[in-house]
Amino acid sequence: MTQPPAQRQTRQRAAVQALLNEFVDFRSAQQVHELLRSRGESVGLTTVYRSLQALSEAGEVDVRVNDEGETVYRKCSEHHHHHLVCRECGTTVEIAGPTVESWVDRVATVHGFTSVSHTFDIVGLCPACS
Amino acid sequence: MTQPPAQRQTRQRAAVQALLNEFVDFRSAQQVHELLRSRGESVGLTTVYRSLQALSEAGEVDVRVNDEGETVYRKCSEHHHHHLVCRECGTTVEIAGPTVESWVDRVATVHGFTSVSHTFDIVGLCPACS
DNA sequence: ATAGGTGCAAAGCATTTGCAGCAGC
DNA sequence: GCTGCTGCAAATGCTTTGCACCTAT
Repeated sequence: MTQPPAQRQTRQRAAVQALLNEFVDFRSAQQVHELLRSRGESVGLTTVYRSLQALSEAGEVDVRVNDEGETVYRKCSEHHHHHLVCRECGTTVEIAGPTVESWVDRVATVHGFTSVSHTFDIVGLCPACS
Repeated sequence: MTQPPAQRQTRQRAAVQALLNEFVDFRSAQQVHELLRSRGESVGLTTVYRSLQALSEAGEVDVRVNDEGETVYRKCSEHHHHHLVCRECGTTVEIAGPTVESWVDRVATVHGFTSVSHTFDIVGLCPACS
């Protein structure tokens, strides 16, 4: 019983993780890959997928599936807010909602759930597109 | 200017719509197809996809993308509730949240957004899996 | 009769997997 | 040096599209 298998630290892994830290919102594996390439880091798409998967299993990032069916990742952050998105032009408004967070906690507690996380999105038509 | 193009009523379309009315929760196109077949209705998978798309554009059904990346549909219902899902065993608890609905309306109004809809999911560990 | 609907087969995408070579430790 | 990591190419799975035939109106 030596040390548990542990993860090996590699350039690619570090690059993916570092990139995620630059954003507060969700990014798809393909976007991450694209961004890394565009800044000279040579990382295979497969590796990006695997790194993101590893990170999510380690609880380092949150995972979601967006409307296009893409899996998107975001580094876990305490200060997490939500978005109001225009279905027509894509305009996004950041909204703060202490209400939601506390409501989530309350509901989860009532049902005995632990380590909960949530996703919450509102889509509609913005003033300009109405 | 006669009647607008209008939709043609067909057996397949009706079957898909009828099936959706039997469920209150989300079903994938493939599930709908499978179910229709299993009860003798002969409908092509392509048609199921197209019917569901048409229904969603007509605002008759809600659309979502689940964790597996499948697009799922549900007939619009006034009484729309949310779920608390166990990340481990998949146990699902239905939760009613007038709080959320009203909060959504308020936020949307403040920003001038109209015809808004929202998705809201909470995942965590249920008592049994903690 | 005619425009829209249907369904098969093929194409498109995002993601996963097989496998040989590479690199932390 | 051993084991895990990488990345290409091929495979998978859901969804869309091309196209010829069919059918509600």
